[in-house]
Amino acid sequence: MTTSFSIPTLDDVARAAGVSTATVSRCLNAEQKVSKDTRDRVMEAVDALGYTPNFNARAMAAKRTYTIGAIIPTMENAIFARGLQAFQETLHGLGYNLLVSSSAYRPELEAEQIRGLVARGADGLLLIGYEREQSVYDYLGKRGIPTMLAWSYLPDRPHASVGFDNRASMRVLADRVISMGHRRVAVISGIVDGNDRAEGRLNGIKDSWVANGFDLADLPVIETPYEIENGATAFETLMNGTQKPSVIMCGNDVLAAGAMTRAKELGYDIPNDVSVTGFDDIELAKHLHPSLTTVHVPHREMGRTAARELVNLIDGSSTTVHRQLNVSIIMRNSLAQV
Amino acid sequence: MTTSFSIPTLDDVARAAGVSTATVSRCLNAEQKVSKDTRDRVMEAVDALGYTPNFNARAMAAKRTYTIGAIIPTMENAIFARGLQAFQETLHGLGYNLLVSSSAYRPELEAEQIRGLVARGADGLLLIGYEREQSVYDYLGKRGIPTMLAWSYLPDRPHASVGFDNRASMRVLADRVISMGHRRVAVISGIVDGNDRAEGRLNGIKDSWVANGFDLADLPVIETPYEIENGATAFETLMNGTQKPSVIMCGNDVLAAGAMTRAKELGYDIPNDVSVTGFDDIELAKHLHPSLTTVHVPHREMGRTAARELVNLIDGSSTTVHRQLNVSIIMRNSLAQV
DNA sequence: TTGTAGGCGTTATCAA
DNA sequence: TTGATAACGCCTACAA
Repeated sequence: MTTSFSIPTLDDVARAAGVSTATVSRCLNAEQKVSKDTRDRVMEAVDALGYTPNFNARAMAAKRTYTIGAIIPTMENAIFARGLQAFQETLHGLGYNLLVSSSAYRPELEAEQIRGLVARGADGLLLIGYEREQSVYDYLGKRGIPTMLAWSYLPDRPHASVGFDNRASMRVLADRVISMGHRRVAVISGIVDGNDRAEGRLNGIKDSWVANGFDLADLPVIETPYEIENGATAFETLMNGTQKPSVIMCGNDVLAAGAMTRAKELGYDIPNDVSVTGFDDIELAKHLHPSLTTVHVPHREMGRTAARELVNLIDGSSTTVHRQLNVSIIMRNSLAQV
Repeated sequence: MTTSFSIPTLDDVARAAGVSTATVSRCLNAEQKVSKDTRDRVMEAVDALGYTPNFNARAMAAKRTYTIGAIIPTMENAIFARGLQAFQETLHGLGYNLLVSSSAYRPELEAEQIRGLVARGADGLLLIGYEREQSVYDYLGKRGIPTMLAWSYLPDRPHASVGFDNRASMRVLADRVISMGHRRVAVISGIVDGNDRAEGRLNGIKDSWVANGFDLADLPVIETPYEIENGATAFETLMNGTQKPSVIMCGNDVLAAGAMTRAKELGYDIPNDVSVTGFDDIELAKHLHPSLTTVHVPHREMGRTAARELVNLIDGSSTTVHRQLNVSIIMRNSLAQV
C-alpha cells in the first residue's frame, strides 16, 4: 500500500469520492447545487483526508478572499483593542476574516502594510483617521479597494467613515473644565503631526480657550507620543513651569494615567492640587485613583458599525457612508471645581 | 490611446520593459541574476506601472510565503502586546511578515485559526503555551509546519519552545511572601483549564504552601478570567471570606490591578491591611499605587528569541530547541512584611 | 544573462 | 446535477 503523506488537494478528494474537482468545489462553496447523495460522499472524503482548501489558490481563482485588512497605529495600549475586537467579531459573523497590522504611528510603514494587505487580496480595508498621503488614496482608488476610515467622523471626505468629532468632543470637555472655574489650563497632547485625532482634540481645547476669551499664549501645550511614561514626564515639566496649572487636560487616558502617577510620586493631591482629564475612557480609567474624568468613546459600537458598513461597501449594497457616533463626558473624581 | 486601468501584472511589466516575465521575476526576487542594465529598465517599468506582486500567485508558485502566523489568547490587555511587538520587529528584520489572530482563550477557535493560517501558507507558527488537543499537533506535524511555543519553557515537549517556568517562578515569589511572615494567603488565579501558564502559576503557589508545611485546605483560591473587573470582584469575595487574608497573590498583573482598585474602594490600605502581588510586570505595574510587587517576565527578549529560533527552524538551520529565559521578582510597595 | 513553458490548487464557464 | 477545461499571476527548471 502506497499511501501519500503529502497535503491533500481538491484532486485527491475528487478521486477519493469518485467525482470531478468541480463537484467537490461546489460541495464546499455552493452545496445546494449538489445532490445530497454525492455531497455526503464528498464530505466523507474531505474528512477522511483531512482536506483544507488552499487559501491562495482559492483567492486566485475566485478573486475574492473574504478577508478584511485593518491597520492600527499601535497594539501596545488598549486604545484600539476593544474597537478592533468588536470589529473582528462582527466581521466573523458576516463570514469575513480579519488581518491586523500595526504601523507604529509611522506613515511609511502604514503605506507598506496597505500594499501588503492589498497584495494579499484583502476585499476591504479599515484605516484609522484620514491624515495620510494622497498617493495612498490614489493607490486604493485605482485598485478599487473599499476602505473605511474609523475613529473620526469625516462627512466631507470621499471615503466612508465611522467615528466621532474629536475636536467638538474635546471642546465640550474643555468648556466644562473652564466653566468649573479653571483659568490655568495646561495640555498634554499626542503628537499632532500626521494624527488628525490628536490634532482635533488639541484644537477642541484651543477652540474653547479662545471662545472663552483667553489667549493661546497662556495655554501651555506639550506634545508627546501616547505612552504612559511620557504622560508622567510631561506632567512634571508642566508643574515646574512658571505658572502651575490648576488642571491638566490630556490627549488620551494613557497620558492621563502617566500624569496621575507622577503627580502621586511628587506628592500632589489630585484633584485638590491639580485636576487631570483624559480621553477615550479605556477600561483602566475608572480603576485609576482617583477615577479619571474623561470622554467616553463607544469603541465597541464603532467597531461593529465599521464592520457592517465596510461589508456593505464590498457587497455593493451601499455606497460611501459617514456614521457619526455620540461621545459623552464621564465625570469622575480627577476633575474638581476650582 | 487606449490605456488599461486594470491592475498591472508581471506580464504588463515584462511587455513594458521589453523582456520576459522570467526576467522581471528575477529582478524582484534574485536581482543578482540579472544584468544591471536590464534590471534598471525593468524597475523603471515597475515604478511606472505601480506594480505590486500578487501575493497569492507568488505563494502558489513558490510554495513559500515568508509569513509567520501567531495566535495569542487575547489582544485586549497588555500581556502579550510587548512580546508580540518584539516578535514582529525581529521577524521584519529577517524578511518575514507576521499575521496575528486572537483566540479569546477558546481552544476550538484557536484550532480554526491555525487551519486558517496554514491554509494561507504560513511558513511557521507561534503559539502560546502547550495545552491543546493532540489532533492539532498531529495536523501541524502532518503538514510539516514549524511551530514555536512561547510563554512556557517546555524541555520535555517535542516542539520548540521559548519561555520560562511559570510554576517555579511563581513558587519563588510565594516562598518570598511566606518568608515575610504571611500565613493567611489567598489566590486569584486565571482559569486553569486549558491554560498551562495559569495552571503552572497556581501550582507554584501550592508547591510553596505545602513545602512550608501548610494545608491546601487553608489556601483559598478563586479562578477567574484575566480581566481587571474580575480581579476586583474576586478581591471582594476573598475579603468577605471567613478569614481575611493578609496577602492576595494574583495570577497576573491585570487581576492584581483589579484587586487593588476594589481594595481602595472598600477602604483597605495596601499593603498595610492586605498585600497584593502580580505576575508579568506589565507597564502598568509600576504605575499603580502602591506600585505592584510582581514577577518580571522578559517579554521583549522572549519575542526576539522566538522569532529568531522559529526562522531557524524554517530555514532548517536548526532543529527543535528549548530556550529558557530568566524571570525575576520585582519588589515594589504592594507587598509588606507581616 | 535571458527566454520558454509547465505547474501551483482553485473557481467558474460552458456543455452535456 | 455533473464534468471538462480555461483562467488566475507567478516562479522555476530547463534550454538557448
